Amino acid sequence: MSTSAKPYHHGDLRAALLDAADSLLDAGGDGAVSLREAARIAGVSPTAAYRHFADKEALLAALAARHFAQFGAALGAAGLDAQGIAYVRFALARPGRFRLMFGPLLSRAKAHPELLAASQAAFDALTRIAGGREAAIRAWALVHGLSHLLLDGALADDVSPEDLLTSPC
Amino acid sequence: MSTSAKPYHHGDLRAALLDAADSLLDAGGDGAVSLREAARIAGVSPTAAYRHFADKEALLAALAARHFAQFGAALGAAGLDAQGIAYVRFALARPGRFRLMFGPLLSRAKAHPELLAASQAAFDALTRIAGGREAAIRAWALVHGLSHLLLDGALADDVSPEDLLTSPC
DNA sequence: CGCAGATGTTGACATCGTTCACATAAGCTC
DNA sequence: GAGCTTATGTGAACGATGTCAACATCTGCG
Repeated sequence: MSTSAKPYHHGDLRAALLDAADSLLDAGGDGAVSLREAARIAGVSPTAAYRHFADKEALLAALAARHFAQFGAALGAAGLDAQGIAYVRFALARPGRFRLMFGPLLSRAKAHPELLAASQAAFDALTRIAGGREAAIRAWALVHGLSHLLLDGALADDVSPEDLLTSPC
Repeated sequence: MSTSAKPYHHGDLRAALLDAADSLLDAGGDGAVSLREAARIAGVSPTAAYRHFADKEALLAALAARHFAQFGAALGAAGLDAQGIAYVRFALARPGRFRLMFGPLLSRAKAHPELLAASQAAFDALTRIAGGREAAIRAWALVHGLSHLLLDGALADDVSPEDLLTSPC
């Protein structure tokens, strides 16, 4: 058998760490991602992560970048109306990812070229599809704000994203 | 003199800790608030905080509640149009507070009656002023989303909240 | 005056991010 | 293939954090 007991080198630790961090993110939300725990899941010593990421922040940035790529692709496939709903649905289905992607880390994207590129690609796609500049930003802000408010439980439970987004503005 | 060297009891530690946490929040943003550091600033031992707050989360909840009260009052005073702009301005001027108040903590408000009451009071005021239910939510989502996007640097720097919010929708 | 409860302190533990020195594997050059 | 270089992983350690348990001190009420 090829995958025998504990080879000294992991094979693709970088991806394994990202996967581990991802599962932690989806399971425990924001602060639940720990470098050490991710390493533990990947079956590797805590410090091994530093061979692949400069920082914990770098790990998170790489993770966010990966999700931005998926996110952009998924949105691009949808029609304009459906897009807004898909946006909100994503936020509600994957709160951890959403908050990571659009949280404080995003404002530090300059320090992480990977994240910068991925996020700007997604943003460009969003604004391009929605037509005029101001209208695009307003539409985006609307779905983004709705996502956050729903996520944080600020709105009553009976509020339906579909109704809010399909009725005239 | 009355305020001589280091009385054993602080006087109003609870308020002092909140003030300290507040300064940390405004200075260093989200994760910069530490129980120990707040205690240090208040000139008190780390564990003293536990006489006034069950948890670090409880401290943050109390802080958020305090800010919700202020926030609601400030918005209530403004006119409807100015309100949206004031909302965004607040977010940009006090990112730490904004993120604390509307962040993941808010979804755990059920565990902190103080926060629950303060946030719902603010939310009620917001929805009441904006008139119809759906329209209110949409308006709120718009300013809220705009706040987040600006805060996270997702929008170009030349985007002006005023323009976005005063032009027709 | 004296006791009870509130308020602070000390010391400790587990966890975390991070660094440094070292070990091991993979791959290239001759 | 032998030997060196580089990439990758390990171990022990440091400082910081949240939190707990046991102890000290003050304040107010009888």
